[in-house]
Amino acid sequence: MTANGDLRSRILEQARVLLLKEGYSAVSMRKIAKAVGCTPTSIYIYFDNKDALIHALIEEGMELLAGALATASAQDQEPRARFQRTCLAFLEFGIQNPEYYQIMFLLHPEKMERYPTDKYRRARRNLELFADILREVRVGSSFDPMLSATVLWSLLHGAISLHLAQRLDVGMPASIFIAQVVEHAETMLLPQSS
Amino acid sequence: MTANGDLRSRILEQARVLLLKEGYSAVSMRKIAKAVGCTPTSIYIYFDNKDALIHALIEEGMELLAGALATASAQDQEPRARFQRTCLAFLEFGIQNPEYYQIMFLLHPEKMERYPTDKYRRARRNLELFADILREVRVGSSFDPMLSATVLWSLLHGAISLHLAQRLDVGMPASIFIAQVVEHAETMLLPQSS
DNA sequence: TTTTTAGGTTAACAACGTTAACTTTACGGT
DNA sequence: ACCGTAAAGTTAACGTTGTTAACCTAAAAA
Repeated sequence: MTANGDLRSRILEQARVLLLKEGYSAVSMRKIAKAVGCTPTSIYIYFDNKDALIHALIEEGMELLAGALATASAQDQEPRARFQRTCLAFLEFGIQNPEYYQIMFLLHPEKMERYPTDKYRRARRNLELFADILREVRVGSSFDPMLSATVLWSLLHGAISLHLAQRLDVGMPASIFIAQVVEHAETMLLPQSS
Repeated sequence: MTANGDLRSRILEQARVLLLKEGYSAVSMRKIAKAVGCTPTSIYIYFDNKDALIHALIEEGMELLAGALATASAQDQEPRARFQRTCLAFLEFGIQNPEYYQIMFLLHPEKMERYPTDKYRRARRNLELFADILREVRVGSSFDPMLSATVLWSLLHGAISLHLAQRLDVGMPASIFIAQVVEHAETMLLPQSS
C-alpha cells in the first residue's frame, strides 16, 4: 500500500539493505517480504525464485565493480601505474564490499543456479580489461593475454577470498598483504625493469 | 542394531559418503541419520552440532592434503622441481577432491563456525611447507618467506576456486590453465634463470 | 454489464538444525 | 539381590527455510 515505487524495485531495495546490513545468510524471502511489507509469495510475481533475485543483486555488484575498475584504469596513462592501480581497485572492491563480493564470486554453483550466460558477458569484460592492460605493457611479446589475465584474476580472487574468510595469519595486516599481492603480480606479469 | 563399529564412526563415515557422493548441500543431519540407521538426535550425542561434524570431515581433508603435499615435496631434491611439483599437488588436490576442498577452504565463516584454533595449526603447517621451499630457492635473499608463501597460496587457492566454481572460460582446458598457473608462480617467486 | 486478467494473499508442504522430555539399557555399590 | 545412577537413544516438537496451489479482489476490456 505504501505507493513508494513499484513493488519489484522495493523488493530489490530491501534485499540489498538486508544483504549489506546482515549478510547473505540473513537474506531470506520472508525477511525481505517483512521489510517490504508484503507477503513472501508476492516476491514470486517479480522473481522466478530466490536465485533470480540474488542474480539481480549480483548485477548491481558487477556494475559497481566495473565502475571501480574503469575509473582506476582511466586514471593513469603510464601502463605500469595503471596496472598497479587496477589491481588495487579490484582488491579494495572485494575487501570493502564483502557481501557483494560473496554473492558475485564466492557463492557456489552447487547451491546457486548457474549465472545466466548473457550476464556472464559483463564478468568477462572485466577480464578483458585486464588483458588489455597486459597487452599494453608487453608489446610484441608472444604470450596469451587472456590466459595471463585469468591467472592474474586467480591471484586477486584468491587473496580476497582468503582475506574475507579470515584465513590469513592474524598477525599480518591487510594493508601489507594486499601491497605484497600487487607487487608479486607485477613481477609475475610485467617485464623486469629498474 | 548393526553392530558394525561404534555409532560415532559410522556417523562420520556416512557423512563422508554423503559429502563425496552428493555434495555438501546434501549433507544434512537427517540424511546422515537415515543412512546410518539412527535418529537425527543421536548425532548430537557425539557431535555438538553440525559444524562440529563438518570440522571432523575438514580434519580428514587436511590429513589428505598434508599427505599429498608431503609426498610431492619429498620426491625431488632439486628445489625448482620440488616447487613445481608441490604447487601442482595442491592444485590437483583441489580439483580432484572438490567436496573436501569446499568444506576446507570455501565454506564461509558467516555460515560456518570458526575453524578451531588448535586445528588451525595444521593448515598453517602447509603454509610453512611452502615457505620452506621458497627459502631453499632464494638463499640469502632478503624477503619474507611466510608473506610470499601466503601470496602463493592466494594464487593457488584462487585458481582452484575459479575452476571449481566453473567461472573460467569454457574454451580453456583445465590442464592448460593449471600448467600456466604453475609457470606464473615460478616467475613470480623464483629467481630468473635460463 | 459481464468477463478476463494482473496483483496479491492465505494456507500449506517438505525439508532443515536443534532441543526438551522420555525411555531403555547396563553397570556399580551396598 | 536390589537400588540408584548414568549412558545411549528415541519421540515429538519448535522455529526456520524456499516454494506452490488455491483463492480473492480490483481494475480494465468486451
